[in-house]
Parts: sequence; C-alpha cells; structure tokens
Amino acid sequence: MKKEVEFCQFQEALGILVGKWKPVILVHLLNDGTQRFSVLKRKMPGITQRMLTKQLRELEDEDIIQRVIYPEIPPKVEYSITEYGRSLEPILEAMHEWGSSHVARKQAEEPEAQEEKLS
Amino acid sequence: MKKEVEFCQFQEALGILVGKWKPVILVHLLNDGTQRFSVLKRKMPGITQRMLTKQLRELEDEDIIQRVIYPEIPPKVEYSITEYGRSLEPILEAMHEWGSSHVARKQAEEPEAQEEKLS
DNA sequence: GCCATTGGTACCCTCAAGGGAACTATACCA
DNA sequence: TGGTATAGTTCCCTTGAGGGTACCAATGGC
Repeated sequence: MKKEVEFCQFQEALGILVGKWKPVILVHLLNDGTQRFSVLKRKMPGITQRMLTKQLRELEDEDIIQRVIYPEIPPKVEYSITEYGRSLEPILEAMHEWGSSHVARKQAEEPEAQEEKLS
Repeated sequence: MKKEVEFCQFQEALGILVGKWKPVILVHLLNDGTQRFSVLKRKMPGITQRMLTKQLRELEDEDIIQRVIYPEIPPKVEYSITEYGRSLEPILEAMHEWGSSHVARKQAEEPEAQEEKLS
C-alpha cells in the first residue's frame, strides 16, 4: 500500500520534466537566469511561439518558473526559475550526465550503423 | 552549436524513462532483482499484459534490462536489470527524492483544496 | 499610411502512447 | 474432458502531446 504511493513519486517528477521542451527551457533559465520570451525563443530553434507559451504556462502552473509582465508596448515578459524550480537541478544534472554517456555509448556501438560485422 | 547537442542529452534519458510504467518496472527490478513476468505483473496492479510486455520489450531494446527465456511449459521468462540499466539509478533516486518533497508540498498547500482563506 | 516588434491566442490537424478485450500454445491436474 | 497457469500477440479504440498557420493589439519609426 505504501509502496504504491511511493512509486507515484517518479511520475510526479516525470510529469513536470517530460515534454519535448521543458528540460531545455529549465536549463536555459538555470544557466542564464531571468530571460524574456523572445530571447528564450531565439535560443530554442525549432520551437513555435505556441509551444513555448504552452510549456512556459505549464511550468508556471507548477510553480517551477515565474512570469513577470512589464506593461510596456511592445510587451515585455520575463521568465525566471523559482526557488522551488531550482530544486529540480539534481535531476537535470543526473539526466544530463547519464545522457552524455548514453550518447557516447551509442556512437561507440554504431559509428556507421554496423552490426557486429567483425563477428 | 555544441550547446544544441548538449541539450539533447536530457531527451536521451527522458526517452528511456518516460512511459507510465518504465520507472516503476525499473525500480522493482533494481530493488528486488531478477523477476519473472507474472511476478512483475502482480506487483503492478492496473497494468495489462499487453502494456507490460510492450514496456519490457522497449527497455530490452535499449539494453536496460535483460530477458531470459526458459523453454518450459508453462513458459517462464525472467527479467533483470543490466549493468547499463543500473547506471540509471542516480536519476531514479533523484526523481524519487524530489517527488517525495513535491508530494509533501502539494499536500501542505491543498489539504482540503483551500485557497489561502486565512488571508 | 504602412510596416515591424512583442507576446500572445484560436483553430485545426496528425501521430504515437496507452489501453481494453479476446485469442493463442502447451502441459499439467482433477 | 475440461479447467488452470504462463507469457504472450492481435485488433481496435481513445486521448493527448506536439505542432502549423493565421490572427491580434498597441506603439514607435520611416
């Protein structure tokens, strides 16, 4: 019974981190600090306005990031990591470290998509 | 340029861990060691045969777990974590730890879905 | 008057993840 | 003869994540 509950903890963290863009957004905000929408967008080639807005809103809803609107024209909105969001750093670090070796491994075993031709 | 590549590392780890059941499967295999299909299934109430098979296959394809078939009747198949799969442990641990405090936090702020009524 | 800028929103589409239910093969047991 | 157990597979369906395109509002610059 307790165990069932325990297993959900993973889903909690995953639920926040999954999404094609969320980890990337978080790393940008963690590394480079507060940034406005357009700057984030420029740093993520391939993302659409719609997607970036959506992901940012979701992270904001989870209280992982903070959104500050400056009532100017043209609009200015700045995003930053919250204290709480910063607590995700260990996970992101662990994932990054693991990912690095995973890619290294993949490249080692399929440098040219070879399949143990050397028997 | 380098940075772009770096950001993909997260996706690598996420791609393996996402899925409603994969983290749960991995934790079971990490904690309790080698186990056969039916035992795993029993430990995961709610999962269907189809789903469990699928997730196990995917993990096997990634070389995260190992599948050993005993040619008996009725069939016996045992699953276990590979050396490589064990390298995911830090991530799972980080996620679990974070998830625990996240749940604690959630329960603290919405014990009865109250909204700062105490002003 | 017209265009660019910024940070969005609205509408619609596609594809994959997840899942339900039924079926399979083979041997043992009663 | 029929039921049970194990580890699947097949077919079909639903939902949601992701994404493309177009549009908006207000102002400054030419």
